[in-house]
Amino acid sequence: MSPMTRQPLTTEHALLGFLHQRPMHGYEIYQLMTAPNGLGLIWRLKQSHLYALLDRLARDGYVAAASQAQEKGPPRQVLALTDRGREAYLTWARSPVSHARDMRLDFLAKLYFARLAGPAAVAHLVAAQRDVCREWLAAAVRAERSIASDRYLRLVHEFRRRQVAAMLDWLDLCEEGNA
Amino acid sequence: MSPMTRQPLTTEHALLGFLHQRPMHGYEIYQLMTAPNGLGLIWRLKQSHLYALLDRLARDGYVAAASQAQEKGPPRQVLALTDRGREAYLTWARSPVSHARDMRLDFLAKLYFARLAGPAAVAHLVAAQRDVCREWLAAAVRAERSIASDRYLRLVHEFRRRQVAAMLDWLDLCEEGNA
DNA sequence: GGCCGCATGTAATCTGTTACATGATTCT
DNA sequence: AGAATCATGTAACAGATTACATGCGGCC
Repeated sequence: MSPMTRQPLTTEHALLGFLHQRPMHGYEIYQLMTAPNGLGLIWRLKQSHLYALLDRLARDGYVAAASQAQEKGPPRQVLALTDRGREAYLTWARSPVSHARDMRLDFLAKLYFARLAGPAAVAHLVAAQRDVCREWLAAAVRAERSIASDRYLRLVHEFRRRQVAAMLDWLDLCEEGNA
Repeated sequence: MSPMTRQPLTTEHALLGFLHQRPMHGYEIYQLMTAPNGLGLIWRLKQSHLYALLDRLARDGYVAAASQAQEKGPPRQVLALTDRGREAYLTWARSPVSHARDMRLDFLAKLYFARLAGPAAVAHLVAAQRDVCREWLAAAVRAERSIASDRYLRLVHEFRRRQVAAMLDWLDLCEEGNA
């Protein structure tokens, strides 16, 4: 068996998202993350973790590192997406979130990059996510009807239903002023 | 430095919750979890993980194991709460969830056990959680007002605000028919 | 004999978090 | 001289998930 090619996860995909804008070195990504109004407000990422993730992305062939000497200071590792990295990023960036529990981090990250890519990307992403959320909602409603007996389980499904409904309302908001 | 006494986490607290009802062996908890209408519908717990957690709870002095021979089959480890375990459980069970991201698993678990403990416990838990949620809501509103400039960040906070608002509505539901 | 339910565990791996280490430059 | 910023990394650990191992008893 050849080893499965590991798929990047949300945090790593977001790193690919930064590198999709332009090649950067690690610290530059860190600055963008921690800047006010940056993605860092929804994500916390330690420097050490960042470099560890970048290492892994390089090891798995999603980014290529080139050491760049500086006039002042130590050489920096400038990281650029490989074809594989670009493909993985675009696939991630365009597809909706498939698990409701990941909406907060994952979708907000996708939205962040979609907004950089322009209104069409936002519209596409939001539409795709709306479809998925509608499916979640329908599943919750079905589950709620199918039990009817146990009060606790009804509450559980009701919780889910309302959270998803709130997401759907919020998705509408994401598109406003996007035309 | 003496080692910090490790605090159990949500999953472990829920295990303490089962043992608070009566002493049980590991497989009995597993059956309760995986039963239809059981907590297993919101939680997935592999047998191996369950036993590993119970081991740790025993090692840390929250439960005491007593080997019980059976007429048929291998001896079972009957687990009972220690005083320390009971105290840790009650503290957890009565306190509201403090991080919004933990509401789903953590609060639904607390609610599950509160319902076993009676309407008064439910009312107390829901009231405490409502206070916390109101604080989250107020914080989200404050954060939303304080930026006003960046559209993306407003969306982020708006997402949070709506999720918490949906939780508050849902909390009302938890008390209905609880009198 | 073979499969399923009972009952308990070990071990590996993955992801994220944190503490710590290092060394240069720039600012005060 | 000392602090902050730039820039990169190592090492340890905690929690969750999963695969795997084991052995008994009852049922078909």
